[in-house]
Order: sequence, then C-alpha cells, then structure tokens
Amino acid sequence: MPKAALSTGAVVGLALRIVDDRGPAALTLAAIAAEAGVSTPSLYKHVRDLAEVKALVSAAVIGELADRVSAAVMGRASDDAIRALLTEWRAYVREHPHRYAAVIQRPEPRAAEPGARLLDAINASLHGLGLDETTAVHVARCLRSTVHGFVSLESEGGFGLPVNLDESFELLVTMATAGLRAALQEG
Amino acid sequence: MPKAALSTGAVVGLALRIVDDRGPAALTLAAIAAEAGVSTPSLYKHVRDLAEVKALVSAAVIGELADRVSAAVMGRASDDAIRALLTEWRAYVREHPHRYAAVIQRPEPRAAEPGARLLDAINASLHGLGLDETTAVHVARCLRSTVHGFVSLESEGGFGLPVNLDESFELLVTMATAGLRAALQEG
DNA sequence: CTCATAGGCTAATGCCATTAACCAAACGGC
DNA sequence: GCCGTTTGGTTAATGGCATTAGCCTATGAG
Repeated sequence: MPKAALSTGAVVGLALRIVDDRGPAALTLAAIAAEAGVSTPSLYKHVRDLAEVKALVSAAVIGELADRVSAAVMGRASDDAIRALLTEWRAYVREHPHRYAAVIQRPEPRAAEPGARLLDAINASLHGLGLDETTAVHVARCLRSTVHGFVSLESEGGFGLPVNLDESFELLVTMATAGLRAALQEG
Repeated sequence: MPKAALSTGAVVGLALRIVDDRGPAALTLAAIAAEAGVSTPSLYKHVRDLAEVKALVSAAVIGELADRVSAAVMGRASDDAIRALLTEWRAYVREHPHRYAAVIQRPEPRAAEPGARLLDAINASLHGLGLDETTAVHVARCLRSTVHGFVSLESEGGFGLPVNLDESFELLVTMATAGLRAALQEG
C-alpha cells in the first residue's frame, strides 16, 4: 500500500483549514484533495462522502467549543458561571467565525459525543441553582438559543448598524442572567 | 416574443414553493425551471443568477415575517408587546420552517426594505420604554438574537431532548421580558 | 406592414460528487 | 526472504448543476 499519506483525521484537518480560510461554502472534496496533493477520488478511501466530512467537521468544532466553555465555566457559579459560558462561547466564535458557521445543528450521531460535552458544560454553569431535571433542560435551551442567536448573526454579519457589538453582547448577558434569576423566582 | 409565461415574481413564487416542499438545499435553477415547465437557461431572462433568486427569496420571507410581526405588535406595549413579537415570530417560523431556514442573514440590498420593516416592528414593540437611540439598537439586537437563536435551532431540529418546546419558549419569553426590565433598571 | 425586441430554445463549457476498474507497495504468515 | 492479500492510491466515466453563447420567433410599437 502506497505510504499512507492521508487518514480520516488528516482529511478533517485539511477541511478545517479550508473552512477557516475560505468559508464553509468552499468546503468541497475537490478542494480538500487539492490541498492534500491527491486526486479527489482518493479521499473516498478515508471518508464515505462529503456529507461525512461535514459531519466530522461539525463534531470537531463542537468539541473545541465544548472544551473552551467547559474550562471557562469550571470553578464558577451562578451569574458568574453563566457570564463565563456566554462570553467564552462568543470568544470562540469570534476567533473562528467560519468554523462556527460550518456547524450542522441537526443532531447527528458523529457529533453526539462532543454535543453531549457541550451540553454538560451548559449544565455545569447551572449547578447550584437547584434546578430539577426538566427545568434544567428548559434553561439550557434558552441559554443556548441566546448565545447561538447572537453569535451566528454576528459571525454572518447579520448586524448592520454601526453600533458597538460588545455593548450589545454585554446587555445580552445581563438580560440572560437577570432574566433567569427573575424567571426562576416567578415560576 | 413567445407569450411571456414567466416573470421575476413568478420565479420567486416557484422558488418559495420548492423551498417549502423540499427545503432550501433543493432550491436550484434546474428545479425552478422544471416546476415552471421551461428550460433552465430561460430563467436568466428574468433573474441574474441563482444568488439573486436566493436574495429575492430571503427578501420575500423577511417581508412576510415583518408583516406578521408588525400586526402582532400593533396596539400592544411593554412586556405584552415583546411577548407578542417573540411569539408571532416563532409562529411564523413554525408555519414555514424551510422558508426561514432559506433566509440569508447577511445584509443585502434587495432585502434592505423588508429588513427595515422587520426592524421597525421590533422597535415598535419597544415604544414607550423611553429608550435612547443607541440603547434601542442594543435591545433590538438582543431580542432578535434571542428569537432567532431559538427558532433557528428549533426549525433545524437542533433540540434533541424529548422535553416540551412550548414550555422552553415560554421560559425564553419570560427571561427576555424580565431580563430586559432588570437590565434597563440597572444600566 | 415591418422590424426591433422580449422571451423562449439548444448546444457547449466547466465544476463538482460519486462510482468503477485498475495497480503497486507494504505487511503478515510461512 | 517469498507470496498473496490488503490498502491507498490512480485514471476514466457518469450525471447533476450553473452559466454563457447563439439562435429563433411571435408580438407589439410605429
């Protein structure tokens, strides 16, 4: 067998580079093959098809994000933890906007493990609030929606007006923490 | 000239039907042409290229959403208005999940007018709060992020767990209204 | 009535994904 | 050390798509 130059992991690595450099739309098997200095069909020895590459890229990105936010949340509690969660999430996306845009949100088996770790990180930011199982799910969804909405709009250039984005995000964090506190008291 | 069967508007109409029926990924010039009973190149007499079709589809969807949300907010104020804004926004997306997923968020000249109307609707939900110009922008961004995050995750099937979504959304609305109230007092 | 033009068509190009068929190098067992 | 199987690469072929070029014709303005 001709000196195994490639591997599934290497393909994903090249895919990540392409996404970073040229955006998710440029992620094609032809581009990966060119980057690898190999013919396009060769990739099929390491990967089922383009859909699988995209799923693996998603999983990789979610995994990185999970690591980042897990670390950020660790050792913090309540408002402080939630602030860290949201802030670090946004920081990651700002560092790798194309990467985040490449993530497929629909649950996918290959992304299940990193997805679970990300969910764990969210839940970790909620520890100590004494939430029951179901409420924790609702709260986690709300926090995820909140950050996801902001960072995806931000990274896709969805905010047009020339007004400071950091201040908007600061308000978002305040609204989330204060809103959560209030909602938990009422409900 | 052979009896003008098509028009730009008709093309967009067919595009919307395809998006509704088969999802945004199925929106191709070939599919539109098939639907219209015409050859693919004929479409170029009515539309510059596929990118333009997508932009026009985005504009149409944003316009519909703006109409719905405007009507829902009209005559309401404060928490009531914000609740109506978020709820109607979600209702529209649930009725047309593929349509919403087809929207390109990046500001685009062709979508500027409906985009402005949508922004107006958001701002209308804020009237009476006495916000200065800049604060209103921040708040509008936060509300948009909040709904957008939730409904895009929901419409893409991003929420996996078998826990009631209406309850999650209800919490989101409560968090948003209470959070906004609190944030405006603090800041 | 004429003729410019709008709105359709076919043919051709080029990019992409995917499949099939083939080939050689490396490894494992002997 | 030798041999066959496997592995990781190759080229060729197919088919979908967007887009461009060039053609053709009915229609409506004059």
